[in-house]
Amino acid sequence: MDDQTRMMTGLTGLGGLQQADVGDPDSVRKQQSLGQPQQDIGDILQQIMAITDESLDEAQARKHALNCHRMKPALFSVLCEIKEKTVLSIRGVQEEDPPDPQIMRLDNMLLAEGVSGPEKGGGSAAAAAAAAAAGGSPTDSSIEHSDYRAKLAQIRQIYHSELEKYEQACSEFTNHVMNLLREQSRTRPISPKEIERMVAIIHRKFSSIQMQLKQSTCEAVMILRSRFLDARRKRRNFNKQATEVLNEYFYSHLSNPYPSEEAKEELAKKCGITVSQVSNWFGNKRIRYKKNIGKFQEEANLYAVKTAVDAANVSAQASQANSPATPNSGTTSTPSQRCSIGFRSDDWDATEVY
DNA sequence: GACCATGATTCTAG
DNA sequence: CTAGAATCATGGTC
Repeated sequence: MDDQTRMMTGLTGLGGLQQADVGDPDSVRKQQSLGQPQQDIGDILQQIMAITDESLDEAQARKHALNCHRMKPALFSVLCEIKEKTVLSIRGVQEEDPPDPQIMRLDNMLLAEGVSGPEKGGGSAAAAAAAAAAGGSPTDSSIEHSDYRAKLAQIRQIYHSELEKYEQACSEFTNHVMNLLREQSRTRPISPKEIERMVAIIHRKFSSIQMQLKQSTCEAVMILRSRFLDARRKRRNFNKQATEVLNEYFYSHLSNPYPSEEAKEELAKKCGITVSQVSNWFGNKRIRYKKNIGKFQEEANLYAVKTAVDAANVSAQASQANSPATPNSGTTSTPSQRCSIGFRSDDWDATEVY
């Protein structure tokens, strides 16, 4: 038995109302001449209209009486049906819109940047991608991009907590409205379908708020990213102490200024820079030194003296500590010199200058 | 603003 | 992949 038939069955108390007649003005006119059933409907409507003129108690009593009326369910389903056919069908046309391309774009971006999606993985992948784009090695990225990742994680956290808040608010509001409509459906014609539609409308409204959240999150990520990449592009001179450490190593290993990986790591740690920066520095230094030895002579002498003084101090301390002076202790005891194993180049020919 | 110093990047050769 | 070399881009000084 379909809905229509069931509805009609429920209407048997109304007399000869036929399915095809519902909502048809001609049939209404026909019905009016039929007498009794029409009289019943008229009475009910009269009672409904009269409620507004009565006191609250009377109205409640009247409402209760109406609710208990034997024809109430039938009348109700007719009203629901009519409403369904008219208002809701018109409204429903523009409601079924496809997923918003804008929101899809934002979703994709947030996923790619590691803000949404699986925990951590996306974020570090994005950071690594950014590092690769900026020319950094993956090893260095762990140090260099920790700040970037920390900020990204912060954005991620804010995004998720806000999203959760919105979702909670949305479900709370939806539940509230649903309960309200269910409650009201006892007194006015509201079909489950209509409640469904109302829920969809609420979800759409909330998703537009979510879109704003996604948009501002995307903007924040873009700003962070551009700042991060700009910071990498900008050249900052190393501090004096770092340059001194590097120069000290360079001139004390002038015969073979190719620090091993371990030495580079140690120098990097000492100077507060990355290993690749150490490599860059040595690369630049070697080439520039070779190109213009005369210019660097003074600097070389300066560091030679410095190294000698340091070595003397160390050996003095060593002898004070009762340890027998070892040959070469003056030239091999500084930490940087201890790292001189592992030189690669065998064609460095600038030794004669030093 | 010119000029130099210097860190970073890119290309090439081994 | 690494070092050398050239080059770029920016910082600092005058």
